[in-house]
Amino acid sequence: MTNATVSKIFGQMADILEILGEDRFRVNSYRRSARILAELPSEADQLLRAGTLSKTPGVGKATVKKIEEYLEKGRIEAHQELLGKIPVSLLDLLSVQGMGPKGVKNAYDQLQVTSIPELKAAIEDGSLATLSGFGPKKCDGLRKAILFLEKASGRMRLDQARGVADQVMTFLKEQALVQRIEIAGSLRRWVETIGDVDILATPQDDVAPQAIIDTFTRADFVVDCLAAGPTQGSVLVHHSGTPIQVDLRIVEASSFGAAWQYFTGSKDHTMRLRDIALSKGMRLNEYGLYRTADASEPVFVTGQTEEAIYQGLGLDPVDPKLRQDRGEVEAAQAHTLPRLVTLEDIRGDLHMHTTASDGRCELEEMVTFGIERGYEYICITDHSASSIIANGLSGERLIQQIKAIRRLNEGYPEISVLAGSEVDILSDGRLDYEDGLLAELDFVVASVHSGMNNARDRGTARLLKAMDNPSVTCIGHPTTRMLGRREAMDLDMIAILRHAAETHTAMEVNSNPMRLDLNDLHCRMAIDHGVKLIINTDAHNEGGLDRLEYGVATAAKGWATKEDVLNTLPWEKLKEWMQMKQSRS
DNA sequence: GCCGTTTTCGGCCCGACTGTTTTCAGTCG
Repeated sequence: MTNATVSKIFGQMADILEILGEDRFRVNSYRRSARILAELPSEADQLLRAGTLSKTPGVGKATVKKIEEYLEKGRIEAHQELLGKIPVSLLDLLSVQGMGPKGVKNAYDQLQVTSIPELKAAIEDGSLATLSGFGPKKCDGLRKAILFLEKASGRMRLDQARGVADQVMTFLKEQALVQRIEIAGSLRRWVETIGDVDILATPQDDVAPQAIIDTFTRADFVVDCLAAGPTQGSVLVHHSGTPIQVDLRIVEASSFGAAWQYFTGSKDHTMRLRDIALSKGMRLNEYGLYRTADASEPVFVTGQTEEAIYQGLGLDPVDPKLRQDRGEVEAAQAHTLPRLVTLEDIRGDLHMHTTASDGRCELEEMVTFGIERGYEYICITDHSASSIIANGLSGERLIQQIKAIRRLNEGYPEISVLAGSEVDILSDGRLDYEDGLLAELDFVVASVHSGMNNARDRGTARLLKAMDNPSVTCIGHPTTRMLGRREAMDLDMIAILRHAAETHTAMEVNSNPMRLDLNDLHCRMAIDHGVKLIINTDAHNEGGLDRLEYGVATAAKGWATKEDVLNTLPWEKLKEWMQMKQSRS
């Protein structure tokens, strides 16, 4: 938890320094430190002791010293000093679109505006309009931006963002104005929650970019147009009652790769590329890679494809899922990028429910769906007895289900149907079935469904104990988080992953877009600890089976290769892996 | 504040759009 706290402090310092008009590069440096801290694979004090923190790119002496200060005293003097200079509520104002550091400072100095409600009041009573830089259109825009903030429910899930993108792209394709149209931004990087949707297109021959922007900003689904220039437009679209920002950018085909790279980001990743370009006497922008050395005018080098941009910089092409400035630029330079796991690598789905518990489909239907998806095996994992709400199976019902699955297999030679269970991890870490019954199963995923507010040590102890059971192959949705609805359990993830490695237990990557649990950072930590992943859908109906790509993308964002994921193995090999744990006990 | 195959000082990504400051600063991505 320390990392998150220190990260927040650095973020605050960046915001305050920016409002105070400090050097913007210093501000950027604090902001980068904040991000790096939030994404660290271990607690900062551990990395500090190991000496790896100071070796992290972007973390210099001054930052390390401040972190040491925090660990020692629980506070950072420079942070306290900054907090004394402006009210902390002022930082909220930066979340209003159109309010930047200069505007915030101006409104505070002139009108003592220190919060969003006060800003709203200053707009309504006309006092804001008396300030230079706050004309009528600006004030109107701010009024709308505050309304947007009040209505918006924050970031949306990946699957929701995709729905919005599909709607817009389908519309634009129907207009026959674009030659090529692609998703960019965080949606293309499979970030677990999306702020706005970015779309990139090239025009058809003889179609002016402006015509496409005009069509886009006047479409039926647009509730408000935020900006509309000759080559790019921003609009608000309503999606299940909440406004979503969609940005469209039009470029020529010769610049498509450069634009796609730029528009995909992340911002930090792209800045690293532009850095490298400068160091090589080149310049990178959304139109292409240019040579600037030995010439008065920049000379176009390349721009049509992303691969050519990366190669022009001496880098291997980087999968969009890795573009987060978490070491992928260095790996691309050293030609050591991983070959990421793909959807095609997955041979079976090991977590799904039927009508026996809380699923919507019968056992045989799920088998048919598995065959249709080309799986070599599926595992039926209905809930266990304690999950009363989910109609969990009593021991007796589970025995009957095992028999039914054994019989069923005779009729489906093309697929192995495995008898499994998603067994509850009880409050003391015991499991919800007798060991003898668990041993009868082909596969067991053990999950927490109650007591999710357990204190850190207790919750962690529950998972550690569950892993000790030789029948448990995998911990299901380990943190139990639900994006936008429920926080992750407070767990000592390092201790859990160490124990997983010791006990030969795998970690699930739950593909439900509301869960994505483990998340990408935890996946990477698991791999670093030598822990195998299993990517499952946890499907409760046919559609649920098709969400596997979200789990695969999450694991890939954690740098997972095929070798890191157990359900890329044929069933016989997977069985051997499971037997290694059972024989050790 | 960070960083170094021209540098331990002097750089630091780069362009679009908006509004209103008649030539550009602020904001955004």
